Parts: sequence; C-alpha cells; structure tokens
Amino acid sequence: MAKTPASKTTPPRMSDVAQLAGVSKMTVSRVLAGRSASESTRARVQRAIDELGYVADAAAGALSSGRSSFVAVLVPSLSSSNFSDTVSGLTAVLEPRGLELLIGDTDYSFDREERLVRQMLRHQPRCIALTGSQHTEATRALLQRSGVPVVEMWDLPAEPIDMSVGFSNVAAAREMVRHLAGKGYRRIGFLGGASELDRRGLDRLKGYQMELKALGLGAPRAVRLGDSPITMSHGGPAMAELLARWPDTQAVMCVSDMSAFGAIMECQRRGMRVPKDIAVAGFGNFEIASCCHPTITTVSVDAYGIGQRTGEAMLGALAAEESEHAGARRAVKTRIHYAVVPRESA
Amino acid sequence: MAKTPASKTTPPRMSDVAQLAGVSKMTVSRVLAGRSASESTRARVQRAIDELGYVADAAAGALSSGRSSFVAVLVPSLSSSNFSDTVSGLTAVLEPRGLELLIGDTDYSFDREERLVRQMLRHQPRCIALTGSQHTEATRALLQRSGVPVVEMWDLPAEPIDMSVGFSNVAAAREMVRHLAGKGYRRIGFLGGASELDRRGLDRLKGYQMELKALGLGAPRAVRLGDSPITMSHGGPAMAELLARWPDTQAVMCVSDMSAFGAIMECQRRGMRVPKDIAVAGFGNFEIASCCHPTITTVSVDAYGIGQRTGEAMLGALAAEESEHAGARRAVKTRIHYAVVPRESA
DNA sequence: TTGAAAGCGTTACCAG
DNA sequence: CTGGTAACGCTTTCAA
Repeated sequence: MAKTPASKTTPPRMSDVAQLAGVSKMTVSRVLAGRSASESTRARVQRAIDELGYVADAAAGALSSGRSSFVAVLVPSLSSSNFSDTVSGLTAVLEPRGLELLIGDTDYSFDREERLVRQMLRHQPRCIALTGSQHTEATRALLQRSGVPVVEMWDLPAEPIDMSVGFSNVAAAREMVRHLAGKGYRRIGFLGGASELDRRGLDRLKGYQMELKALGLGAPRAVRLGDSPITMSHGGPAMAELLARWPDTQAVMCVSDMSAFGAIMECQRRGMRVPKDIAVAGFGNFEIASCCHPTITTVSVDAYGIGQRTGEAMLGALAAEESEHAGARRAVKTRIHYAVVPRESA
Repeated sequence: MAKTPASKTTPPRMSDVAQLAGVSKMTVSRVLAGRSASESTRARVQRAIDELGYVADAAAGALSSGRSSFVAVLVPSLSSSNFSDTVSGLTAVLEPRGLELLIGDTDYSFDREERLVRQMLRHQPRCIALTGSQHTEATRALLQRSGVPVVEMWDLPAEPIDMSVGFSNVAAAREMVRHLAGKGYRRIGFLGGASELDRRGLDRLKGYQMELKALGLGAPRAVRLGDSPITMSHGGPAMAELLARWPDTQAVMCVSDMSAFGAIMECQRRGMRVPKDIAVAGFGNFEIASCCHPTITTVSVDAYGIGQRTGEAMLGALAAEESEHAGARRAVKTRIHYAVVPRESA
C-alpha cells in the first residue's frame, strides 16, 4: 500500500464519517445510497459528511459491489457535431440513472477502437456503445467474452454483436439520388473521403452507385479525397477535381454537409451558381446546411435521437439483467428515421 | 440476437491466470505491469492471459495501489470544435503515459460543473482540467480539499485554483478592435451571446468596450442574443438587430467565427457586400473561417495546443508528486499565443 | 433501523 | 526473480 507523504493529510474515509456521526460505517453507506435510515441518523451523517468534505471512493464501491457506474461510448470523432450530439443524447438518458459516460474517440481507427475497448473493459462498464458495424476480430472477441451489453450505433449491422440503433446509409444515399433524379438531374457526381475506414461514408458511395445503375444514369463520377471525417476544406478540392474530370456534371452529392459546403464555396469562387449551374446536396442536416447560402439540400438524421435510443436500449438491457437471472435477453434493433430535406442547393 | 445464456460464467481472475501459468498472482501482476520477470515466465503468463481472455479489473487495481489512471476534463460544450480540439490535444499527451480521460460536458452551467467535479472526484482522478476561471464556491472547496492538481484552461484566472493554461480574452478582443480601427472602421458593433455564464464571451465583449473607449470610437453597439455556445444560427438574427438599431455600422466584431458566419450569411441575404458594405470579424479561427466566402478575419487561438500544454502541466505536477515528498509545487501559468488573422471579411 | 464480519480483485511489502 | 500475506475502502450478508 502506498503511504501518503507526511505533508498531505489523508482524505476522510467512510469510517471517519461514521465516527464523527457516532454510527457505524454501514449506516453511512446506507445513507449515501439513500436507503432506510431514521431521519435523525440521516441528518447527523449528512452533517458529518459535509463537515469532513467526504467523497466516497468509487473504485472501492465498484470492487465491493461488483458493479461500476460506467457506460462506455466510442465514436470515430468527437469533433463531428453528429457524434457529439449522439453523446449528448446518451448523456441525457443515462445520467439521471446515475450512470457515467466513459467517452472515447477512435479517430476512425479500428485498432484504436480495439485498444480503447480493451482499456474500458478494465473498468467493468455496464454497457458499451460502438459506432458502426465494422470492428476487428479481437474487438468482437473481447466484447463477446466480457458479456457486457453492446449497442452498435449509426448503422444496421448485418452481423450485430448485440443490439443496434441506426439506419441504412446505403438506402439513405439511394434516396438522395432519387431525389436528384426527380429534380431532372441526370449527370450526378459524388464527393467523399478517401479512407477505407469510414464504412458509413463507403455505404453512402455504394448507395449512390447502386441507385445510379438502377436508374440507368450512366457511369459513376466519384471523387474521393481526404481522411474521415471529411471536412469543409476537402469539399473545395474535391469539387475542383470533379469538374476537371467531368465538366458537364449537373448535380453533386456529397458524403456530408461539411464537404457539400466546401464544394459550394468552390463553386462560388468560380462564379458558378448553385443550383443553377450545378446542384449540390449534402448529408446529415448539420446546422450549417440551413444557415448557409444557398441552404443545402440534405438527408436529415436524428443524431441526438440515436444517442437517446441507445441509452434506452442500454437501460432495457440492464433491467433485463436485474430480473431474468438466466439473461436470455432479446437483441434490440432500433431503426432510426432519416429523410431527404429539399432546400435551395438541389 | 440473444446472448448465449450459458455464457454466464464468471470472468477469469488474476488467480485463474496464475494457476494456469503455474505461478503466483504476484508474478502475473508483475508481468502485467511490465516489471522484472524472466522471459520464460513472462511468456507462460502471457499465454495464459490470452487463453483465458483475462482483463484486469481497474477498480481493484486502483483501490489497492491507491492511484487511478484517470484524468478528468470538463469543457463547456463538446460540440464546439475548439473544446473538442483541446480534448484531442490532452489525449495526445496523456494517453502515451497510460492515463485515461474522464470527459465531462458542463453545458455552460456552473452547477453542472460542480456536480461533475464531485462525481469525478469519486474516481480519484490524478489531475483535473476545468475550462475557464469561474466556478462555484463549492467547486473550489471540493477541489482544494481533494488535493488533486487542477488546470484551468482557456483563460488566465486572477485567482487561480492551481495551474492555468490560457490567454486573456479581453486583450485578444482589444487587439481585434485595434485591427478594425486600423483598417479605418470607426463605427464598430459587437455580436455575442446573451448568457452571463460564458465568461470568455463576456470578456471579449469587455475588451471590445474597453478598446472602443480607449480609441474614442463612441458608444458601444452590442447585440447579445442566444445561449452559449452561440452558433451560426444566432449570427443572422443578431446581425439583423444590429443593423436595425445602428444602420450606419461599418464593422462588426463577433464573439466567435460561428456567429460571424451567420452574420455574413445574413448580409448576403440582404444583398450587402462583405466587407465592402460592412466588415465582419470573428474569433477562434475555426475551419469555417478559412473555407467560406469571403474568408473571415479572426483571432486564431491554438485550441489543440491548450490541450497539449495542459497535459504537459499535468505531467509536471505528477512528476513533482513523485519526487518532492513535501509537495510545495510551483503553480504553473502558461500563456497561450493568439493573433489577429487578417482575411477578406475585415 | 442498525451493526459486525467477510470479502471484492488487486498491489505493496518483505521474505526467500 | 518469485511468493505469501496484508491491506485498500467499500458493500453484502446476516444477525440483533
């Protein structure tokens, strides 16, 4: 046991509180947990706690009770507003239940995801939320062995680990192509990221390709540039390349509103009118899509809602753990709504 | 898909690993910590670990050793790219040292900050980073009593709790006013949030007012609208109000690039040219400031660097804890650079 | 409603 | 280099 240096006073323990209040440790523990205790006892204990500035040790509690209050969440990027919105939704649902979020940013790396999962598993989280359906084999094995309820978010996995809350990025992209085709555009391009690690981006590209073929709109015109998350800075160069290769393009569908915005800025720089000279569509319904000029036609996805639904799925799993001792829990698969939002740009 | 009910077996413990490897628990513990062990022993232990899928329990380790591997960080908003960049910078410095981030979003509420500090303190974090210099009395007391090294970020507190890494938002705002005045603008307005809780925003307003007076540029023209973080959606309405009240305004300084962007969009909607008819400046040097059209004149702040410096300050404090038993640590105060970046909009 | 004892799974400490 | 033993601070369990 490490001993505190002579200079530092040891922080108060539950036994100190008990002594000051003139009760046993157990009574303090019960008061803290909000369980049965007479009013007078409760008051005395609370006063002792305040006086000493006592803060219970979560590690000791977790070890003793066999359960932590952690829930782990892994997102590919915290700086993407859609994922931080998802985290907010999760927080809103879980925090009132006394659960704490252990947030991790995988930076679109599956190896990093694996490392983070391993690390977080050490804290015995009650549940784990991952983004996407693609993971390393080791990650899957770790998760499976741990027995911790898992939610995969932002996609509908063909081979889910456990629960999932998401939508088909392929289908959503196809719907956008249909929207553009419905507007009369025939020569439609696509701007996306170059990374093979962003499965949701790849699925949108795939949806674009599939629907192009289904509608007989000719060969794909796809430019892929930059690492995920592809941002507004990538949109401009990507648009430039697209126009260089296929100058007669009539509409461009982008993997996200960020790249769409960058693409539109590039058009403005060239004196091209959007959508008159070329139409541009985004994905995600980020704030910028409704704020910029022209406003951006996009696919709205309820990112915050994904977080909420994920939280609810977790609470359900935890409740099931409580009741059914032979936890034959039903795997929850929640489909999230999306919709094409027609605006000025396409 | 349901989890296999039969897999309700207890996860493996260190003693299980020890038994399988034919060594003692202590040896397993040492191998895990990367301490002295013969090569053959190490190999056997590692094989046992892999075979069993053993994951060490962090709570037990923390309890036993008296130290966790957590570092707590509280930011006002995870969805603001500047703060998520700061978190990235912190991660980059701390993760290689085996420290894990406990991230909290205070949502610009001091009460929430207090609640989160209390909660995180239960996990015995090695260090805590807060955003800003304003906190509840209870928060200060909690922190003080805990003895945990604290870093206040994004500001230079007059009464620091412990260490700090930031810059003067007042001075930065004054510099921007001087820049605008230097460009010949005399009637300069300000757009900011309405919340009294965003101290950094208030400081920028204060700097604006001070420099206006110092330069004899007349009465302030400030519009305050919306809760922090003030986003692009607030910029438009705020600009509209400013123009309604002071139609002859020549330049507008915004509390952030987000609001500046919204303001510029509003100008475009009205057919006003930026900066010809009215100049607009932002703050923060967010990505959008260099991507949009016109590009936005702003104050660049190295948000990622704030995270890095904070992490380094923490490592310094931890090293000092190790060596000096009489923990008379010197309070570190790191000043972060900022600079006006002249672009097209002003 | 309250208390005493027995761990929880790990690491510190000291022997060997 | 390795192993036994004793905590760590709390909650569970059972008794009063």
